[in-house]
Amino acid sequence: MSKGILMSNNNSSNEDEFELRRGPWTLEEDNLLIHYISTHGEGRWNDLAKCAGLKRTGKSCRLRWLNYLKPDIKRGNLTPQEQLLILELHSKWGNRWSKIAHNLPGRTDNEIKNYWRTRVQKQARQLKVDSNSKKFVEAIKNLWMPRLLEKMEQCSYSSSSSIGKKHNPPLPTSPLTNNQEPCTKHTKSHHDNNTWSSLENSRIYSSDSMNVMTENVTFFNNSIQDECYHVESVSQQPDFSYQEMSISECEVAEANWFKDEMAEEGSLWNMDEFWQFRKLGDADI
DNA sequence: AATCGACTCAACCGCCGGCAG
DNA sequence: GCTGCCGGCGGTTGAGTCGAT
Repeated sequence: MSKGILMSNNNSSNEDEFELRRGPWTLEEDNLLIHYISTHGEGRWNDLAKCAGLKRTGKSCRLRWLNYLKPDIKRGNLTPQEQLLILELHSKWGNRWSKIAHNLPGRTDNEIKNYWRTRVQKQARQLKVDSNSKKFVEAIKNLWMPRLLEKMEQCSYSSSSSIGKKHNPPLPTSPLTNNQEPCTKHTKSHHDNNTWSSLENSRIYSSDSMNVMTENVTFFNNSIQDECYHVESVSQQPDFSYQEMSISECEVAEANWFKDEMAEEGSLWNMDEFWQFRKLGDADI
């Protein structure tokens, strides 16, 4: 198998394969790849790389196309619905990023993997639990998912996506980015003035949010494609019952977390959302 | 303005399975 | 059955960016 880093260390340049490029793609390379695939299609990546005149490995071309250049790639922040689906599917399948990605149209396994590592695993670290532990999975189900559901409800009020720009530099957006399904149905307001009170009451949703969950997820599911995972079937499964779940461990974890980590950025919340809460807190509303 | 640390995410790496010869 | 190639997948890295100081 070709390895550019080794080839570049060899005596260079009398053969094309010794000129393989690595690192960030240039606009010119992107254009070459896009143009070639638009006329010849995907596949046979090694041949494609040569024929397109790219000094890249086939693997590199494939990765660039699938993770960045492909027209139906969605850019920008994951929506609450998508986050919810990731959490749900990961609890079912584990680190099967590709499999999970197949159920989030327009999202790549790489993106989901990055989301999990940078957001979800951070929460686990803060709770001082393993991200694969039962305790953390319960924390997700009892705390995080209900919060996402709440956020989905709030989406029905506010179609603008202005929340939380921190750490989310503007990305080049494809048309799909602005084509998210609006999450409607529930119109209950959660515009608490006391945001921390709202935070601490989040656990309440573990008992009464099941219906909300079911309806919202069902609604969301209706908006995705047939080959996608049907979430409502899961919400009907006993093993996904919020009501029956013991939350004592989560309560302990949550209490410790609130005590120790409240002043820090990051929580069982989406980072953007948490930042918004901090801003509100700083404003002493 | 400069520096530093945290964070993001594109890209790479190694491994594995499928397949053709 | 063996070997080599290829594509796909999950894990990891590091450059760039941003906010805090």
